[in-house]
Amino acid sequence: MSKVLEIKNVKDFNTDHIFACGQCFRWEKQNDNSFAGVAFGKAVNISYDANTETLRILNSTQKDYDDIWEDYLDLKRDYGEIKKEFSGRDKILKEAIDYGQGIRILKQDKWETLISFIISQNNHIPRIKKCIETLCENFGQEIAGADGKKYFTFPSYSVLAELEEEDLAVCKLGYRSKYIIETSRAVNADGGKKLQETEVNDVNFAYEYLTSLCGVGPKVANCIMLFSMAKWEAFPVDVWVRRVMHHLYGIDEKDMAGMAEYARQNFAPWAGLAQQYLFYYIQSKGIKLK
DNA sequence: GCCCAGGAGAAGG
DNA sequence: CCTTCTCATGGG
Repeated sequence: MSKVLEIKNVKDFNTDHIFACGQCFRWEKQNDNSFAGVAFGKAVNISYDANTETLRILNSTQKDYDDIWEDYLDLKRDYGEIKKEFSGRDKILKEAIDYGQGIRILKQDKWETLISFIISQNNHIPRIKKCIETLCENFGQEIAGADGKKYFTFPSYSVLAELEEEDLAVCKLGYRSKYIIETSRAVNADGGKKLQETEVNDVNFAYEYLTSLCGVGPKVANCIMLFSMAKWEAFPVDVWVRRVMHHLYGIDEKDMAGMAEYARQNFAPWAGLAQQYLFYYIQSKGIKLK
């Protein structure tokens, strides 16, 4: 009953790199090596065969591919050209690219990305995933996946805006519960209009709006712009990127502005992608540079 | 027990 | 403007 869509001639693609590089939190690797997850209200399994350069999406339709997955997986972009340019410019980046060659920057739902990265602050990735899953199970809608398992959509801002802080206690969000309630109410107040507009406006407009929301600072705002709006000028600086920029690029550990400036000058116009190669490289190797 | 995590807000200087 | 403190939680 579940359809399998096959997309041929897909290059620079690796599901482990894409779904485990810290940009998304709702994809889980299955026994058959596919990744199961939910995005834009659809539960699918995604797998990739490098030998035949074939992408397979289980439980999807051609219409969903056209409407959702092609943009979500950023399949229209030629990463090969960018990687070639980067590798010629920068030896450190070249090594990071060799390690995470199949990374692609997803174009995720703005609202889900906003809340997910509020949850991410001062938190570990496995626990972030658990918090988000619990949030979806409690306040999202149940949908069917390809494997008969239960999946849940990400809860809408109109639903979360109606909650009180104690309703979120089940999610173990700590002090972040307050941020989520306040931000949900702020977004719900104008029906998500401004959040929607951030995508078509420049980085300054998006940054100003996002950081006006409770629980959104410079780092989270940059993650939202990069992972849900394809604003690749964004260069999120977290503790891992700080370590990279300090120990591998020699920038003062506290000089966040200097790190952003270095990225602008040396990684443009794809600073966000460079950041993701570096993050995945340093983080998944477990290198503690400090 | 201690330290840390894809940080941000508040308080104090 | 800057720096430091505090904020829950669970895994290592």
